Amino acid sequence: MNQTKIYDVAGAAGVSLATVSRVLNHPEKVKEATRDKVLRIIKEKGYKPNANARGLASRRSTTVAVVVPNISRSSVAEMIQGIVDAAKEYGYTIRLFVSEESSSQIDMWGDVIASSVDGVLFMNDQMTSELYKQLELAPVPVVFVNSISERKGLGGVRIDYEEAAYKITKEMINRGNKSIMFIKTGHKYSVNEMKEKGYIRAMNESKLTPDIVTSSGDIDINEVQFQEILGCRIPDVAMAVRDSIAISFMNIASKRGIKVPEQLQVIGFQNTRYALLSNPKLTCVAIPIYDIGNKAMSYLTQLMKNDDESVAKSEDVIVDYNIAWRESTR
Amino acid sequence: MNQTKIYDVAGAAGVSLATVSRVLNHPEKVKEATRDKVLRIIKEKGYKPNANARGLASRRSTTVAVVVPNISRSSVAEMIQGIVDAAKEYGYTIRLFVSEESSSQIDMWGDVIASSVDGVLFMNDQMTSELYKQLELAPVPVVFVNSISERKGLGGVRIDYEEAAYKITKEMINRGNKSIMFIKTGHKYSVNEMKEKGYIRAMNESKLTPDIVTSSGDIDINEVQFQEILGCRIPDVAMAVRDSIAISFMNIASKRGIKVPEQLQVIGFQNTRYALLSNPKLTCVAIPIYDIGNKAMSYLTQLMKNDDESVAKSEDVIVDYNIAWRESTR
DNA sequence: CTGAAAGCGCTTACAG
DNA sequence: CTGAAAGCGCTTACAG
Repeated sequence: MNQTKIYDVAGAAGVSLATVSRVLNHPEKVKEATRDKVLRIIKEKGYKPNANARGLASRRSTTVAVVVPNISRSSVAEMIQGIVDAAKEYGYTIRLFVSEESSSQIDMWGDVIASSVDGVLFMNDQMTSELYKQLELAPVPVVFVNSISERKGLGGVRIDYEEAAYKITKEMINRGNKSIMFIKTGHKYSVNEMKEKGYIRAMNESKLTPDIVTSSGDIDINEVQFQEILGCRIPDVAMAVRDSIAISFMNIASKRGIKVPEQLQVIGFQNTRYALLSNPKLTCVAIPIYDIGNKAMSYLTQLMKNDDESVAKSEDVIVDYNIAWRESTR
Repeated sequence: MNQTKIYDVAGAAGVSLATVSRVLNHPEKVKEATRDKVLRIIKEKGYKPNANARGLASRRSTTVAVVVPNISRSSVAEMIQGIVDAAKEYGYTIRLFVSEESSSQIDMWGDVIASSVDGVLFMNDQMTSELYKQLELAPVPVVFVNSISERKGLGGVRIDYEEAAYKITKEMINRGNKSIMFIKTGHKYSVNEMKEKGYIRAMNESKLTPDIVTSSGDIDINEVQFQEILGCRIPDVAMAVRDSIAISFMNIASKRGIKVPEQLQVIGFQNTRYALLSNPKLTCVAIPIYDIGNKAMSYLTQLMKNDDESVAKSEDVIVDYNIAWRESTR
C-alpha cells in the first residue's frame, strides 16, 4: 500500500540512494555486480521512481503533452493511438489536453506548460496570431500534428492536402468527368481550406467551373440540403472534405434512386472506418492518420534530446497519402 | 522563456512564498488585500505552479490516470471526451495510458501508480485475478468505466448490459419475431458476454432457440461469413454486439437483395455515428458513453476528496440506456 | 565506481 | 494573517 521509495531500495541493496538513481539513469556508470544487485531488488520490490520527484529533480519528465480539439472525432482518436504507440516505444508518457474552441486553447496553454512536459504535440486547425506567439515562447519543442502552421520554426507532420485534392480532382477530370462538386463545411479549418484550394486549382486548370457547396456539421440538416441539391442537379462526381459527409450525400442519392457509381460517383477524405461500412463502399483519399501521430511523436523525441541551450525548432514533414479506390467510383 | 517561479511572484508582491502558495491553495487564510495583490501579480506574470513540485510537496497532483485498451475504438474516444470534460470542470488533468493486451496492463499498472496520480479511471474487458490484486492494492481510488468488475469495493459506472439485451430481445419477440440471431465476436469481452446472457435468457423464456453466430473482428472476413449465413437462412432479426458488425451484416443482406427492415430487421449496440451513416439507418441500443465517462470522472472526484487514511472504495453505478429506433427495424 | 550533499519548486505544519 | 523552515522523492555535479 505504501509505495516503495528509493531509500528502501538503497537500504535493501546496501548502497546509497545515489547509486540506485544511477542504476536507473546512467547504468553504464555503475559496476556490473552492483547494478545487478540493485536491479534485482528493484524488481523484487516493484520499485518505480515517483514521477513528480524525478521530473522536479531532473527537469525531464519523460512526458509529452498532446493538445487536441475534441478527441471524439474518429481521426483524432486514431492519431492519438499512433502517438501513444510511439510514446511507449520511447518511454514517454502522455498528458492529454482537449480544448473545445481555439480561444480556450490559449488559457489551456498555460496549463500545458506548467505541467512540465518535455515536449508538445499540437493539433489545431484554427490558429490565431496570439496562439502562435504563445507557442513560439514555449520552453520545450512543439510539433504540429496533422495541422498547418504558418510560422517558421514551428512545423509538424502532415499531408499536403492541397496536392491531394488537386490530384484526385485532376484524376476524375482525366477520366472524363466534367461536373465535380466539392462539399465543404462552414468551419474555417485550415486543412479543409487547403483541400478546397487544390480542388479549385484543378478545376480552373481544365477550364471547368468549381461547384462548391457548404454543408452543415449536422447530419439531419445536411440531409435536407442534399435533397434539395440533388433535386436540382446530379454532378458526375461529389467530393467531400470528410468521409461522413460523403456518405451522407451518397445515402441521400441512393434514396432518391440515383445509382452510385453509375450516375454519381462519390469521394471522401480521410478513410475512416465509415468508408468500409458504407454501402457502396466509399472511395477516398486515405490519410494515414495513425502514421501521422506515430511519426510526429518520433520526431518530437528527436527534438527533445537536443542538448543545446535553445529549444529545438520544428519543421514541416510531409507524409504520403494514397487513394483507396472502392465501389463509389468507377 | 524561463518560467515564472513562485519566488518571482513573492518578490514582486513583497510577500513570502508561503503566502503566494496560500493564495493559491487556501485563499481563505489570506487577508483580502494581500490576496488581491498577489492574484494580480500572478495574472500579470502568467504564473502557473510547476505541477511536479506541487505534486511532490502536496501529494496531490490533481491528475487522474485514464487507463484504456485501444483508444481508436470510437466508443472509447467518446468516453474519454466525457472524462475530459468532467475533469476540466473539477480542475483535474489527464494522464493517458493505453494498453493493447491485458497482459501489458499489469506491466503498465506500475507506471500508472508511479506517475503519482490522485485516482484512476480504468477500462478493461478482460480482467484477470492478478490484475484485480494489483488494483486492490492501489494507493488511490480506482473507478471502472464501462466495464465490469467482479470484486467488492472495486466498482464503476456502466450499463446493465444483460438487462439491455434481455429487454430488446423480449421486445422483438413481443412484436412477433421468432428467429432472432445474435452476432458476437470471438473476444472474451465481459460486457459482450452480458449481452449474450440477456439475449439467451429472453429467448429461453419464450421457448425460442438461441441462434448465436461468432464473427471475426475483421470486416472482410465477416462479409464472407455473412454471405454464407444469409445463403442458408434469413432470420427475422439480427442483433450484433457492435454497431459496425450490425451494419456490415445489413450491407451484405442488402447486396443479396434482402429488404431491410421488411424481410430482415437489424439491431446494433452502442449508437456510434456509424448508425446514422448507414443506409438504412441502424436501430440500436444507445449507450450513453459520453455520460458514462463524465459520471465516472465526477464519481472519482468524490472518492478522491475522502480525507480518511484509507483509500476510498468504489461501487457500481448503473446508468440508464435507451433504444434508438430507426429504419432498420419496423 | 560510489557516497554525501545540494537543490529541483513547491506545500504545510509551526511559531509568532 | 504571515514568515521561516522542513520536507516531498528524486538527480546530479562534486569529491574521493
